[in-house]
Amino acid sequence: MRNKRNSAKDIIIDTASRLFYKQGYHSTGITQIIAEADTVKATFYQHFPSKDALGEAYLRKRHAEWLGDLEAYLARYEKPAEKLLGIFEFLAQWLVQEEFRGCAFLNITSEFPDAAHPIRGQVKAHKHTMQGYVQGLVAQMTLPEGKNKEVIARSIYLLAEGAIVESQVHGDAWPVATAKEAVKMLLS
Amino acid sequence: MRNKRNSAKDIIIDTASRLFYKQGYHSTGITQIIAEADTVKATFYQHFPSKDALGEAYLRKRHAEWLGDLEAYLARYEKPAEKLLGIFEFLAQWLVQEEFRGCAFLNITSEFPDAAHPIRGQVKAHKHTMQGYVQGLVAQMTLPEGKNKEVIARSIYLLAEGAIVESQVHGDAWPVATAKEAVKMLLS
Amino acid sequence: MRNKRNSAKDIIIDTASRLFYKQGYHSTGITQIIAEADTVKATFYQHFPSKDALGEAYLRKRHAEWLGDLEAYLARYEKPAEKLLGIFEFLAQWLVQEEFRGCAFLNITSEFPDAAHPIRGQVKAHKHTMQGYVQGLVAQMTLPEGKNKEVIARSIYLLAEGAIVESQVHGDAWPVATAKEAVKMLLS
Amino acid sequence: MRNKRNSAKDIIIDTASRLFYKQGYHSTGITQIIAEADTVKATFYQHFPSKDALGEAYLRKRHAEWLGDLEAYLARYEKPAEKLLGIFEFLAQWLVQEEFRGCAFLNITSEFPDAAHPIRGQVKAHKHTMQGYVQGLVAQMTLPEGKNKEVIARSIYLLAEGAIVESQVHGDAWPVATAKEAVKMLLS
DNA sequence: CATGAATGAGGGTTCATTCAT
DNA sequence: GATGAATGAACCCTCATTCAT
Repeated sequence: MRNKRNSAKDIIIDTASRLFYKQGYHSTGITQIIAEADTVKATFYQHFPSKDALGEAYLRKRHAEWLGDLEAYLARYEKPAEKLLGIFEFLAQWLVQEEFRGCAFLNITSEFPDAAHPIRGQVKAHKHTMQGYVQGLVAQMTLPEGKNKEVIARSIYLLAEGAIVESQVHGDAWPVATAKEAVKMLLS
Repeated sequence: MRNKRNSAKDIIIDTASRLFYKQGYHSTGITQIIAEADTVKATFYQHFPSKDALGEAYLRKRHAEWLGDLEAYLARYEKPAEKLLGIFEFLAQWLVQEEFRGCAFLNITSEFPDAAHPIRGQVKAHKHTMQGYVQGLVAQMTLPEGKNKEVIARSIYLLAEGAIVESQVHGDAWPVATAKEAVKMLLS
Repeated sequence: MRNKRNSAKDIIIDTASRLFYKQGYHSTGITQIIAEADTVKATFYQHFPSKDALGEAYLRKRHAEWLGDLEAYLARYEKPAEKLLGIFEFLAQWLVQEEFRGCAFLNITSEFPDAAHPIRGQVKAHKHTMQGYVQGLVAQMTLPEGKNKEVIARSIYLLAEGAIVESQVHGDAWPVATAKEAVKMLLS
Repeated sequence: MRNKRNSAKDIIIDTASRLFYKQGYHSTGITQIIAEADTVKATFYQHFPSKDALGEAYLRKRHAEWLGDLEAYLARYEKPAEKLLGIFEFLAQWLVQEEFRGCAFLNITSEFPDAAHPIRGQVKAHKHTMQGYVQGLVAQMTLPEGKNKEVIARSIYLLAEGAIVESQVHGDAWPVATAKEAVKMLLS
């Protein structure tokens, strides 16, 4: 008997999250999701009006978890500069995990060409949050004269994003290490 | 009768290139490709053993074209520093084009989770070439003392990659402009 | 709190009546009915053992209403001959109504091939009543010598039925006008 | 091995015709059709873009057959008056057949509420042809003075239509016999 | 060599109904 | 007695690929 915390809906989201990230959105069928979630199609559609709605739930969950993990990791640091560099340490320990497959949000972006699709809206929102997070840290810092804080913050964000996708592409950690070095240069 | 340059095979590749980039790989069916290429299924399978083989041909073509376009653009510059910044000018004029949908290679990466897949190999090769191109330019430059050329080159590459994906995500050109500014900082 | 006249059951029947007539029986799902009736599935199944049972309730209601409307319309006439022709006037004003979709009973007959089904029984009963109504009017008349009252009455009934279905098919009122003319001929 | 005359497409149409007429359109699934036609779904969709397209093919076939059967039956008569009454003899021998389920065109009309649907267009066309056929016969006759040929022809058509549906409803042949009598009255 | 027909597996979605609470 | 969750079967349709001609 399932309790509230292990309701069919939650199990479906968890299963879908794993499979969407691992296999991609379009390559993952409802059939597989419900099979691995040990339920049936009609039950699935009782909780989600469509596959895309499940996709949105997946991104919501992923956003919350990822941001939570990042902030939990950075809690060990106090100074904004440390936290900024800590982001890349966080990325470094993430991408060596066996299941690493790049950024869930960038991956799904590739599968939704229509920029007006709700899924794309969620991606935009997630990335906007990340960018704001970096910007918030930079804002607390004292930078050398002549440095434009907004450009610096955005550059760090771009380096992080580039590091994630290139780690995925090359199957190697060097992009994150390189990005961290670049950030140091930009901040000094 | 079709000549070599307009052979059925070429038309198929051209059609597939357009559709794969516009709609994504899995969202584009063989049926649509052969329909828009004005041919039939069996003719298709005579030229390509599988859809994936067509995918590889697509990437080969895209690689040659993109690199050719880039080099053609940068021909206006002579100094390596100018060429480096020119890369971002090239990106800027690219992403305002109506059909811009991000990087074809990164997009298809999202659709092929298995890093050992031949398609992923082509992506890796393409990105390796791009990275080498940047590195070659940096190698020709005289950088301020203490600057590590390899790190600089890789950072520029990462900024370019990050700029492309973020332009796609946000539907805005700021990432390219920002990346260009960051490159200037890194080089000075 | 709902009173008897607006009980959940009545609302369900009303909603179903509207949808069954408008969309057809099989094309109308329980889901839509309970949604538009602003109730839930279990409540529905408390009042009706099955969808077919609701279908029967729909026909019962429709029968009562239609007959009531007809008799109310014909109340303006006294002589049986006037009433007979009045039937076609009644049909004429009915089929120009926006929601006209033919005879509810004939429509549902098409969706229930099994003549032994209870729904088909209700259709039969309804039509039997209509036929009897016509027969009753003819019985009160004095017809020219040699006219067989039963054949006349049945013919008028067939003309009415044919007029309804053909108005539906052609989306035009001419069948009713023509039928009325035919009735005049048959009666003279 | 199938020859042209027994191609998969023809078998599908034949099977669907039988099932659509017997069970109704919406109650007959593609799955059942292809199963009884001994083929698979993809083959079906190679020949028909949709179920509705098959529905149209069904009506085309039915129209040709029905009209052909009627004309073949009436070939035994020469005079238009005989042919007119012969129509009802044709109906009489039709509706006693075991598989009689009413008029295929009127039945499917009930299942397609949208009068603008192509299927409805085919129904309209079929009925228009039938009406024209009757009108053509009446046109060749010499009617008693004062009889309006158009009204007579249309009335006969309405009687035929009414007779078909009422035979279906009541499961009895009397409507056709009655209609024939009414036609005699109208023509004399 | 070219081609239309055929294929099995799976796509996402909805059906009327029942069950546990 | 009222309700949200669950169910198995079926819905129409498309996938990449192959085969007979």
